[in-house]
Amino acid sequence: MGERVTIRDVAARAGVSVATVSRVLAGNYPTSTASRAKVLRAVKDLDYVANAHARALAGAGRKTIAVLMFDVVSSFYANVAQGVEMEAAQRGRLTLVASTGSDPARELALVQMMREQAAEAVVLVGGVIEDDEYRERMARYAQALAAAGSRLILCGRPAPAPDVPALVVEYDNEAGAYAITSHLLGAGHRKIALIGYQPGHTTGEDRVAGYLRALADHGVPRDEAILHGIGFGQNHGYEAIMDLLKKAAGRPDFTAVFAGDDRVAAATVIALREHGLRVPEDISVVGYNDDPVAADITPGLTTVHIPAEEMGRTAVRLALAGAPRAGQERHLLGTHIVIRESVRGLRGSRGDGGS
Amino acid sequence: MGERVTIRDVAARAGVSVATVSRVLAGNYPTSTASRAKVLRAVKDLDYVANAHARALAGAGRKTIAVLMFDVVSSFYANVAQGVEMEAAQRGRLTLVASTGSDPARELALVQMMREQAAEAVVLVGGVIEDDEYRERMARYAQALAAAGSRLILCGRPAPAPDVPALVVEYDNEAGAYAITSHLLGAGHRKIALIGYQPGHTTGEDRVAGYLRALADHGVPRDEAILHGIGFGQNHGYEAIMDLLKKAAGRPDFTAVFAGDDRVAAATVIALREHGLRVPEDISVVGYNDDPVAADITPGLTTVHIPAEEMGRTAVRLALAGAPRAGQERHLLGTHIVIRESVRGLRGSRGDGGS
DNA sequence: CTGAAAGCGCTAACAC
DNA sequence: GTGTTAGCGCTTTCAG
Repeated sequence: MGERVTIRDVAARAGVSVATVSRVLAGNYPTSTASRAKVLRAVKDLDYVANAHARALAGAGRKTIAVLMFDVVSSFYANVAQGVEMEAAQRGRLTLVASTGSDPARELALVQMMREQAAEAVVLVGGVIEDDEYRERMARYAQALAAAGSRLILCGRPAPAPDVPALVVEYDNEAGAYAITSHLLGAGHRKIALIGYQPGHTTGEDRVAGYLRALADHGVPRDEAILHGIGFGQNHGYEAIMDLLKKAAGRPDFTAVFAGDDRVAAATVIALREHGLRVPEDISVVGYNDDPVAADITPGLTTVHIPAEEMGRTAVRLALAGAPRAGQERHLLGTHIVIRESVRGLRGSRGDGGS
Repeated sequence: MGERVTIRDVAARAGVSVATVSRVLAGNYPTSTASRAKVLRAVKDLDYVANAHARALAGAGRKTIAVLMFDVVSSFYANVAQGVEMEAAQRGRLTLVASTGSDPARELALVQMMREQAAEAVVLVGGVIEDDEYRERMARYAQALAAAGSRLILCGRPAPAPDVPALVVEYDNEAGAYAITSHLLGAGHRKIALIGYQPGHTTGEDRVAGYLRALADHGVPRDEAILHGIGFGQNHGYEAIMDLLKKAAGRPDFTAVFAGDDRVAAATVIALREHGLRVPEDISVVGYNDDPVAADITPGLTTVHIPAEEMGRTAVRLALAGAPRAGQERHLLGTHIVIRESVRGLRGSRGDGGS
């Protein structure tokens, strides 16, 4: 491991002072063409790269952006991460990623590490169970981060309290659920089972709220709502639908199912099929997220597109923008439904995908 | 934006010297219980966290691991990244990710940035077009990185030259292709179309090689091989199969298709279906990667599982292990086939998923 | 066991 | 324009 070449070596080789080297490299200060050339030449000869740590210590250099999330592979998180990375890269920042597994202890440890790194911003992604403990924890993070000169951005999760120095970027979860439920209602469905959401979890709750609101707006009494929430994930969806079918002794008392997310929906389609029920001929199915799986399965899933990558981009854009204010800002991104083939119109009503 | 609290503040508050504070925090040096207590107390009171940059400059502190790859969302890359992150986290390291979009210029810029960061290891992921330019570029990276005390790990891509200080972690691409082709042959298929690989790209070439070898071993003449490579990706698969079908005027001259990856396979299933061909009854289809889509579609795709996450883990494990040697090491991870329902046995031969 | 002091590599006044 | 120099915050000899 040969000795690292430093700015001093470059200066020596170029026959100038370290200050000059620093200046031509920074490019923010007048330097003569002659010395600039000599320095550049030396840099190339020596294959010199500046030490980011030294630079950071001396109070210059770009900082890094950190993203903390449940995991790295789920399509939602992966897309947010991609958005963060792209926007950060475009602005010359490096991106640090870490997964929390939704363990508060690990999350805290990571926030501390980000303080140590003096990250310019830390982006916390994903729904949570919103309680006082959560709000207090976020407030602590935000304060600590702010004191270290960095900013906290909450992405797809609720804001803690109005006076906490955090930015929040969300997408309209409730509206998406409202829209897709309305789509189903518009196609003539009334008995719509909502399955695969996690009670208490913000994301799930918002989707339930949108579903319920749509039902109400279309005159479906609240007690006709069929709710069966048990958590996201493929297995959950499969089990949920099995439960529902069992309860109905094989003769489902619903004509459509609104799955908590697309993976749940995909599992639902499979479970239904195993029971000899066709989608969408017998039962219509919609999902949420516009996960790649939605386009890959047959029938293509009608679902709600959520702007995951855009959230990531927005998060860093906001973080790097203007002066950090004392209070907080909230940005709500839109969703839209993507119509494919998994919904059938009932009794000649409007709708898609049916005959 | 309050002034950052430094080790000096802690020392003052605890009534000891900065050296003592440093020592108790590092915990690698004897200190009296009394001062340890005072220091810890002050740290808590002040909510102090060390400055990672200063620590790095002074030659201590954990370094970071960097992963550079095409993008962050594709399931293969996401899984490798996840493996890297998990293993790094377990060893107290932070992970830096960046996407290259397979642009050599961007890749180079990122390698330079990683040198600046003094990353402990940089992991380059994904197949490439292997030519002299590539080999030379990797050699340069490896040398530069080694000179800065960090290591280059090539993950899922070929090694440059025997004397280059790089580690390589790969999976047995050729063997996987051999195995799945053999599976098809064992089920009685002889006319197997291989579609959706990118000529010149290592990953694609290896799969073709395994396919060809399996054919040869089963007595299928080379000129009966049906190769139609045009690149990975869903659209490519769709187009490829359309081409093939068109060429055969609707009456396919193959009974099975080996798709370059699972997304291509998924598109193939859809394209086939649009032509009134059922999978696996009329045509069997297999993929590669064991992407989530393989389990989500109907029929479930028989495919080759590749140890993406394990590669990521192995990469950092190796990087952090033993002393960096001059030469290079190569690690080949295994693959295995995952049997689902997309292959049908012909004429009573063995096979799965049929009748 | 603890403190003083010398850097780590770079930037940014401050002189010239 | 360019050189000198004082730090940035921490670790680590080197003395006590």
